[in-house]
Amino acid sequence: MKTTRNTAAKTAVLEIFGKSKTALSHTEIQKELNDLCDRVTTYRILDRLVNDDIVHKIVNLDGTVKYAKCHHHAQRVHIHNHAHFSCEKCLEVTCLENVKPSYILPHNYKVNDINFTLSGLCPKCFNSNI
Amino acid sequence: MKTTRNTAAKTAVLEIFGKSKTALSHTEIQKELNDLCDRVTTYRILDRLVNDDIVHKIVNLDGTVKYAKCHHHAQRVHIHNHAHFSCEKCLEVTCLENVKPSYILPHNYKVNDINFTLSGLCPKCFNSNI
DNA sequence: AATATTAACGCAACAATGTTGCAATTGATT
DNA sequence: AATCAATTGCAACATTGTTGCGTTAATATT
Repeated sequence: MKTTRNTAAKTAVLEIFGKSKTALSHTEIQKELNDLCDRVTTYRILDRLVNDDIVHKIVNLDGTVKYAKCHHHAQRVHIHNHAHFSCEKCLEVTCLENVKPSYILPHNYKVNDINFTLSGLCPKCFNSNI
Repeated sequence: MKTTRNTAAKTAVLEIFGKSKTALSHTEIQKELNDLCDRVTTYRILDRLVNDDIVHKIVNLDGTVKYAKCHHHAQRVHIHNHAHFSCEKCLEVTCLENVKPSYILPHNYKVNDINFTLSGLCPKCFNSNI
């Protein structure tokens, strides 16, 4: 059985996620880490966190990838079916944990994963835009 | 006013889209073109087609980008709110034009674009998997 | 506390994807 | 046919992510 270790870098990454209210890209995390570790290491840490269901990966409409901490540890079936909102102005990506899409699929499709990302103006930018 | 021109490369790209039932990546299109034009040109053609609402861009869960022809020319409000299905086995991405997600959003969010992609097994692979 | 095991790391090198500037080409208009 | 500017090719670059391998260090074992 493969055991997972707590390293300085991993701890630092988790701390960054803890502080952040928005999803973060690899580059943002790397910057925040102030090059505490190599960028390859950061990639590998993120991979592990995703694999361990501690963090989930969000692919934006523009193709950029961000990561956010999971807030549903107790769930059995682990599927990230909540919506994500990507603001075109401030470029922040946030989880909308309570927004879940409902849809009707034709027969014989088996869904394993979902990406539901909305793009537009977040409340902050929406209001400052009036 | 900027006018758009019909070039050999653009015509060829449109022909490829016409023949294909699935969404295509830049690389796939380039291969299909048999290097009729430079890959940069293909990128620019795709950009223009997306801008002219002739083609829409689909970002997959794994971050790969594909393009598909639009089938709703008559619509006024042009938003690609239908689902896309990405098969984990055959790697094909298809439009599910009739599958549209319904969801309830908190106030003060303005949605301009949607990415709703489902990943799993398509009917073809689902059946051959039994 | 010392040692062993191996997960995790750093570094270098590579690969894929996408972008930009600029001179040359070519489609459309007059 | 001449003109205008949209489009192209090419070279160069940027970003993002991956891989191999020798080294380091976290955890378990003695």
